[in-house]
Amino acid sequence: MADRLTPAGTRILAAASTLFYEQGIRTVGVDAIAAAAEVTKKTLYDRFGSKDRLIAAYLEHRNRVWHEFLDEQLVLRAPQTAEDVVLALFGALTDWLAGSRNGCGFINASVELAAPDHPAMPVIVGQKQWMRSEFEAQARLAGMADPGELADRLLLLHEGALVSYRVAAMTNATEVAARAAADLLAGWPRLDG
Amino acid sequence: MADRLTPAGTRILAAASTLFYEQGIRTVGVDAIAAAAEVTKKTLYDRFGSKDRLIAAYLEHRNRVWHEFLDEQLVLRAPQTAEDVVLALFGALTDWLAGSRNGCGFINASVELAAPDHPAMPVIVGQKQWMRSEFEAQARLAGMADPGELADRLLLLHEGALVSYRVAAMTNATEVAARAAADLLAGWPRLDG
DNA sequence: GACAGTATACCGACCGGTGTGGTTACTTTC
DNA sequence: GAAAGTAACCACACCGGTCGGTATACTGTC
Repeated sequence: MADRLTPAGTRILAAASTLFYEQGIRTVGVDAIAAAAEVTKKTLYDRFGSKDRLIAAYLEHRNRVWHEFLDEQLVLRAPQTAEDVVLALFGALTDWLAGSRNGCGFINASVELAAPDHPAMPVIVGQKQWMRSEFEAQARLAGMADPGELADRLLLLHEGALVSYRVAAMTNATEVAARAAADLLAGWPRLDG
Repeated sequence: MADRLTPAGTRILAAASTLFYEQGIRTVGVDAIAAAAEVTKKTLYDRFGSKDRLIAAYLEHRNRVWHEFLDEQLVLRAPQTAEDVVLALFGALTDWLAGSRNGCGFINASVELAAPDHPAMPVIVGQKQWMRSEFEAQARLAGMADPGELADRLLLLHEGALVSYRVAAMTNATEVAARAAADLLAGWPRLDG
C-alpha cells in the first residue's frame, strides 16, 4: 500500500499520470514517460518493473487523488443529511470533470486494457464498486427502502454522466445527472412512513 | 452511402467488425484482419485505403446493424404508446448486450481512438445523438413536459447501463436501467394535466 | 558496499503501409 | 467472335518506424 517512492519514482508516477490520462495508455510509450520525468528508462524499470505495473500504479494513484478530492469537497459542501451527501458527490463530479475533457480515467483504462487478467483491472472494478457501496451506505443511512436498487440507479447516472460527457459531447452531463439524482432521491420510498 | 462492396470487401468488413469489437481496435492489426478474411493485405488496402477508414466503415456498419436490430425488436415488442417505445428500446438493449461482454462498440472506439479529428469520430457522436433524439421524439409524442431534459436523463441511464455492464461488472445493468426508465417516465410531468 | 541514479546502446517483435507481378473473369469494341 | 480492356483478386517481398524491455558500465551518496 504505502510503498515509499524514491524522488525519481515520484516524478515517473506524476509524469505517467498526466500522460496516460491526457493521451491514453496505449498511445504513450515508456520512453515518453521517462523523458517527461527527466529519468532514464533504466530507472523507470528499476522502480516499476514493467509498463503494466506502472499502469496499475497510475490507477491506484488516481484513485487516491479522487478520494482526497472527494473528502475535500465533502468538507467544503458540508452536507447535513445522507441525501445531501449523495448530492454533494454528484456536485463534486462537475468540479472534477471541469477542464478534463477526457472523462473517467478508469473507464478509459478499462477499454484500453481490455484483457480481464490485467494487473490494473482489480483497481478499476474496485473504484466503481466503491462508488456503488458509498451510494448504498448513504441510502441506508437516509432510511431509504431497497438501498441496493437505489445505489445501482445512482451508479448508472454517475457513469452515464462520465461517458456522455466524453463520448456524446454532452457538456452539461454532470448537471443533468445531479438533477436526476435529486429527483430520484426525493421520490424514493422510505422505510419509515 | 450505399457503396456496393465486392465479395472480398464484404469479408474484410465482417472480419474487422468481429475482431475490432471482440479484441479492441488498437490490438487488432491489419494483418490479422486480412488473414481472418482470407484476403491479402493488398486487397484490404485496395478496398479501404487505410486502417482508419476501415475503422470508420466498421462503425458505420455496426450502426446499421444496430438500427436493423432495433427495428426488428420494435416489431417484435409492438409497443402501443410512445412510453412503451422508450421502454422497448431499453428492453432491446438487454438482448443486444446478452453474450457480448464488451459493452458498447462506440464508447470503446471513442476511447481507443481519442483523437478528435479521427474520421470515425462523427459516426460515434452521431450514434449517441441519434439515440438522444429518438428519446426526445418519443417524449414529445407522449406529451411529456420538457422532452429535452427527459431525453438527457434517459440517455444517461442508457449509457450508464452500457458502461457499468462492462466496467463495473454489473451484469444486471440493463435491467436496472429499464426499471429506472420506467419509473422516470411514470413520474414525469405531462403537458396536459 | 548497497542503493539510486545517469548514459547509451541494443534487441526482437510487430506495426501500418507500399510495390511488383501475375491470374481470373466479365465486358466492351471493332 | 476474337481481341482488348478492366476490375478484383492473390502471392510475396519489403519498407521505415515504434514498441516494451534488457545489458553494460559508470557516478554519487548514505
